[in-house]
Amino acid sequence: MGLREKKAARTREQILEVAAELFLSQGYDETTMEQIAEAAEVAPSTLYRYFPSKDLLILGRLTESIQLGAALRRRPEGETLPQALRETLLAVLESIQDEQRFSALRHIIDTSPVPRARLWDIMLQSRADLEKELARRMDRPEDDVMVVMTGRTALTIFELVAEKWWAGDHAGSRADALDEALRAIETSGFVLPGPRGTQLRSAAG
Amino acid sequence: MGLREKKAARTREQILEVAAELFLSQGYDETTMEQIAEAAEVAPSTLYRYFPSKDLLILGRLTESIQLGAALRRRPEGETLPQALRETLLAVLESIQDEQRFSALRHIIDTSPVPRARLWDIMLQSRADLEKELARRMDRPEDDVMVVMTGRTALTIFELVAEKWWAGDHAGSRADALDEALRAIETSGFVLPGPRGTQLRSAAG
DNA sequence: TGTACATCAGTGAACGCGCGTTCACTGATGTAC
DNA sequence: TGTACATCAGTGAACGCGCGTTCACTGATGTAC
Repeated sequence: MGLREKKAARTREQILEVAAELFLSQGYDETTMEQIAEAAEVAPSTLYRYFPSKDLLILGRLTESIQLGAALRRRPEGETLPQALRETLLAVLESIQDEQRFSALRHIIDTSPVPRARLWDIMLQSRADLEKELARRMDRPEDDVMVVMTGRTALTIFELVAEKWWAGDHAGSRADALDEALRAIETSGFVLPGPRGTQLRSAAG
Repeated sequence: MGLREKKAARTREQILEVAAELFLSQGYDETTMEQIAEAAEVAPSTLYRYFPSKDLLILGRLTESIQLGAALRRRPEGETLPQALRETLLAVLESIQDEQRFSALRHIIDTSPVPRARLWDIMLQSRADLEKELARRMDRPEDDVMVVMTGRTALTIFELVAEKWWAGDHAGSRADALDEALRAIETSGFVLPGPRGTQLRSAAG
């Protein structure tokens, strides 16, 4: 990496850093691109060279932290699927650094329409990617109901644990939080809608 | 309802109607509030009297069509939960009129950040509302894992069926589409992540 | 090792654009007597 | 049934604002010889 590239990378980081700072202290809508440019000590036009739109400034590093498909791909082939899924969820949960800032940024994203929509896009892509790898491992087509339900349920559990974790006091390890949720699901189960003419049933109960 | 109110209601409908028309023909971002005002034969300021922001113009009637909690509340108390859930999903699926236009509008919403974020808000509220009623019926706290998993899984199935339906040629009844999905889930099941030390398991399989 | 040129990060200033706000006003509808 | 006043949907015009674009330029870094 030459000096030029290094400088560019530093500028990029600098922009992300001050943007996060400003978003956290005064909110998304309340922060203008001009303010960010000023704080990052670059020209407004430079901002757009690195980030074509404002929302990309707040999504910044978050994007990388929810790549479920990639995480599943890293699991050994021999592993059983439930085990691989558990390790995948755990890996993604544990990849999140600097929880304080992370959840603060999450909160800001959740309360600003445009970034929230973008984050949702990323989640959907991540989900599609996860289902692709699931399909391969299950040796079934990607739009197979079993594949899709497995992927979406995994994501639901991920969200559930993540929400609990960020909302709570962050006590205990993430592995504990995850396993607690998994055990609860295993123990109590949950109810599935039944097709016409079925009896009360419950999954994993 | 007096004449004044009637006129206001008519104006409101008129605005929603031409807005949908314009969004469909030229896209969301490409349609300005001024154009809508002109087509609806009202002043731009009148638009804002009825709809405080542009996104509400496209969400319009869609909002009412995904009230899962309300739909579940309408089910008789005696009904088993799987049955009640099936009827709830079906009722919501069937409440959607004018499929052509509905899915066209959905598509535009899905490709425009701000309306998409708003729709997602509405979905989340609907989900919370569903879980509230589920908690009551299951006689458990609202944040109980069983309640939450039941609600979210129901929503997942709803999305799954809705997607298939709108993507497909709309052949067969919606009840058939729903039951086909429910049967497929019942038959094949799906895989749940397992807590440390569990064997391969599968729900509803 | 030096020179001449190419590349590219960053500048700065101007601008278009559409959303959403504001406000004093008009005239039709509604109501009290 | 008529009059006098209140209410409120709708007007129109002006405006602030910030996002994102554009473009000719500068100067540091990189490269070819």
